[in-house]
Amino acid sequence: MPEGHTIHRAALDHHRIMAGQKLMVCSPQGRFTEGASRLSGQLCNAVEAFGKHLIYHFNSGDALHVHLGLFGRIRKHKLPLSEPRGAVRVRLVGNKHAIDINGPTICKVLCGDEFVKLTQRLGPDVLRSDANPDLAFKKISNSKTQIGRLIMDQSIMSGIGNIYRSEILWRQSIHPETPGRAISRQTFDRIWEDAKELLNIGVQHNAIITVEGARPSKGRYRERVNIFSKSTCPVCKEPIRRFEISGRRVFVCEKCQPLAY
DNA sequence: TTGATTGTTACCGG
DNA sequence: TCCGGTAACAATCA
Repeated sequence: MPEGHTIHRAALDHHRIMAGQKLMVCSPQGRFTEGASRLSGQLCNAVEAFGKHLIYHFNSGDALHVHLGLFGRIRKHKLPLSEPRGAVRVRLVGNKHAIDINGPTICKVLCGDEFVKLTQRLGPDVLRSDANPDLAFKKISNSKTQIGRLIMDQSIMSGIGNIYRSEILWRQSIHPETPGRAISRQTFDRIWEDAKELLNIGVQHNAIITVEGARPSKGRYRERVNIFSKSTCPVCKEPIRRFEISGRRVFVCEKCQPLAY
């Protein structure tokens, strides 16, 4: 579920419904205890996303840091409250809506200092207007690591997940095993711009759409992606090679994305 | 019931 | 210091 677009969409939505509200924070299963009581009754100033990290800011200077990990989910409910479904770790209650956070990897109250540290260890986020892509290019062009690994490394650039990785590199005809130092500035800019465009489409439609003109409402995501989890290339019809980087699936068309450097 | 999964972190060895 | 591998952890769905 969560790549950068999911979190940015949630941030926009939650900011709209929660900012300026006094939040009641509760942990239905008692599993979220660390600092939670401190947030109850505080005023929510703003909600924002940094890559896949979601931050709720409070007027006290505290922040709630949420990361969904691989399995986490966000559910929004209209009041009156329904019974929490599944493993809800924290529930944020406004005056018209409530937000349930299910199964996050991280769900923690940060003080100002810790929040700054978090933003400092993350690379520039393709979805943020304040992002500086130069920082990402600098690291990539100095690394011999494969580009397929680098663009998903959140400390180098943030927002891209496993599906967008294969899709962006295919769209830009770049082999995932190309070393970072062989990526020109021009090629990097194509990756950055395509990521930005695709993730923005994702925010708009709440779906991963990498096929030109594909409609979000029609069918499942398999029809909206080009090569992720596919067996043949939609352009040249050659078989797609599947391999792994750090235990995550990568898909490449060796004909459309020749390894050349 | 089993297995797969849009992720991160810590730790270790080369 | 950098880089790659491994394990641990998480909840839901097909």
